[in-house]
Amino acid sequence: MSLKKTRIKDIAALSGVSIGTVDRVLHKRGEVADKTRQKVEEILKETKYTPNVMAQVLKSKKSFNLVSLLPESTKDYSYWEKHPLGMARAIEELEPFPMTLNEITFDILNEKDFQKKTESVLNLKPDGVLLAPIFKSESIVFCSKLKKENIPFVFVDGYIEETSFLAYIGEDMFRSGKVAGQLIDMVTTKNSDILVVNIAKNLQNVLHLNTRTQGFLSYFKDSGKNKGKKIYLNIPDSSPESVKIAIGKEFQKHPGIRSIFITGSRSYLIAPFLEEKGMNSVHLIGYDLLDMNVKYLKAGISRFLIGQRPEEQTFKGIRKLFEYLAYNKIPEKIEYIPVDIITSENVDFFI
Amino acid sequence: MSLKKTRIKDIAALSGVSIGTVDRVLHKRGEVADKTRQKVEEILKETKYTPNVMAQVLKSKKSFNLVSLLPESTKDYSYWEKHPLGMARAIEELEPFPMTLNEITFDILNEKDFQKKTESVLNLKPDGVLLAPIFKSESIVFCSKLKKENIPFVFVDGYIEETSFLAYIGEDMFRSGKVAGQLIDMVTTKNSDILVVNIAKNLQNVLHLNTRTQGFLSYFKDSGKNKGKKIYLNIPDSSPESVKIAIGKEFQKHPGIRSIFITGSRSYLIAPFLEEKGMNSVHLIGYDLLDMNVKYLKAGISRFLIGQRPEEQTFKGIRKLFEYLAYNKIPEKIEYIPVDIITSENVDFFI
DNA sequence: CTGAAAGCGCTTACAG
DNA sequence: CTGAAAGCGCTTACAG
Repeated sequence: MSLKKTRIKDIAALSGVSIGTVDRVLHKRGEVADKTRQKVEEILKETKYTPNVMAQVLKSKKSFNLVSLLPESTKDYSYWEKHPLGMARAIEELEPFPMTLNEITFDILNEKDFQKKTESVLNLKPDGVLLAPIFKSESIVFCSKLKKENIPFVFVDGYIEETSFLAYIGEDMFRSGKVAGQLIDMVTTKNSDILVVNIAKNLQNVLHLNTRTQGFLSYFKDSGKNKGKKIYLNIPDSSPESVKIAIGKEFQKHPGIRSIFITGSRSYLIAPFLEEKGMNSVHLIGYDLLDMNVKYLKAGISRFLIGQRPEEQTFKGIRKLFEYLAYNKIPEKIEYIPVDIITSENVDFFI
Repeated sequence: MSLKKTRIKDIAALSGVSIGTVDRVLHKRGEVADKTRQKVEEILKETKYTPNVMAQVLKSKKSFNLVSLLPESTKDYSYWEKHPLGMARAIEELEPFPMTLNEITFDILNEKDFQKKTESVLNLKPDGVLLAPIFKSESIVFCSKLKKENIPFVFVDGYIEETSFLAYIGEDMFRSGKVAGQLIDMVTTKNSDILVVNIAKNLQNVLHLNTRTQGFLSYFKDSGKNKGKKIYLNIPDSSPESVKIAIGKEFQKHPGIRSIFITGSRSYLIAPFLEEKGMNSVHLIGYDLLDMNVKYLKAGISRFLIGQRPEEQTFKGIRKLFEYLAYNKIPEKIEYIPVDIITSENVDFFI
């Protein structure tokens, strides 16, 4: 069927040199006469030589040491609990290749802790890093250090344009907001009010919430049929009580509200309000398949969740680092994960 | 970090035998004294020995020869055009392992051709087969031959319970019908009529259309709010004109129709009718991201498409065959692909 | 600047 | 029944 692969030995014979010399040319480790080098390179090109990866790995026993730096998954931030699974799956799938992964986590509310942990990462002298750049300025400092050390790094869950990242795998935030807009537009009647909720201490600092909001609004601007009022609510304190109170106030002020878009993963804080008041006809849509969110989705309290496949993000991140290190393969710089539309009927496929 | 892997050499030293003997025990090729065997097996267990895959592949140079047998993609059946891409991706990803894939296609309308092609497959003496069992009785015959030859096979796009398949990767048809039901229920008003369309010459023979219909109806039986009439239409002739005429007749008989569920991938035959008549408020939902379907989705003529990731089906099928052959890994027998809900706003992520 | 040799962990064919 | 040796394709250290 396929032609037998040419080996270094063949190249050597064709060029009239020894395999050692071929290897020196291949790996550009010098000490080869110009004329010899040219001859070998010519043969290499003609034969389209590619190395036998099996033999390379077997011989070199070089093991890639990767490090991930992601927020710790906590009760309040359980979005992060899926990320390690994707990394584990990537390592397992690449099992024949010697590779280690050190998972370092930081407190998502604590810049100082992040900073400290970046030092731990550097101390491990990794061959590649997977990173969620939650804190922008601290991340920039860290990335420039990585660059100086020539360590490639991949972003998940967000990216910082000004850095020299190898790849980003994650959501198209603007687009996902548009999808949310379209879904609400489809299920509501023509002119009902829409409540847009952000839960964040420091809203202006949370890029993905803002970008999703913009996408959401742009849908109604461009093509929405529902011309109802948009009501904006920012809740700085994420305690269950304060969320309930804040939502309650809005319904008093605007009894015409028929749908709620929450820009983050905390629809589980809003659902109890709707449940208690028996407001079954209000359409709630939010993000991420946290256990509590799924519970309210299945119970019919919230209508849609939008998923962003956290596990797939880290899986692909590790793969890309590996392929870059092992084969020198340059990945697509930005790979958007599909925006998944999830209802009570298809949610089981995604968890 | 991780302990150095034990090698055959280590096992040999610990057991007080030579590496040749260890190998004989490992591969159960006999010619080992019982006592020796027991000793070696004990050490093997203690050390949790696993072979170095790299060295195995390098040495044996054994190449797996896989064959796929899928319908040919034609203008009328372009659903099948994505399947080869998934296989190509799998082969590429497994590139370091020597493997060949022969892609054989058959005429989806011709049992005899299928039968003939099964012979071609067998003649290739494959190590594993990927198969879409479109024709049930012919597939059963073929599968029993594969079984007799000890050739593992994986189904995509449907499976036949009575055969000894290694794995199935594909849709949960009943569940996907339920999802369609839920979507229509969400976007229509309480009591409007729903048209359920099947396009098939021999409807009773087409399992997936029937199963999807059942799932669809079960949604309304269990939890649907829309209590409108369900109107069933089967169109045996799939020419654009006859579809248009058939749909037109139904609307005359039932002017209350506000939504259409087509159980297969030919929503592109129904959309032109709605477009011509300017029936923008009728909700059309169908299957599969064929170019023409996507066109009507983006134009706002159809509301939802349900996707079943054909590329991922074949990708995973090839992977499972490989892992079974290379590592003897027994896969999950039935792996359902997620039911994707696709609108004009998120469709670009899926094509 | 170049070649010959050893060795990565495994499998296979052969000798005893 | 068992062991010693060759070799898969590559890399590395050494001799010249």
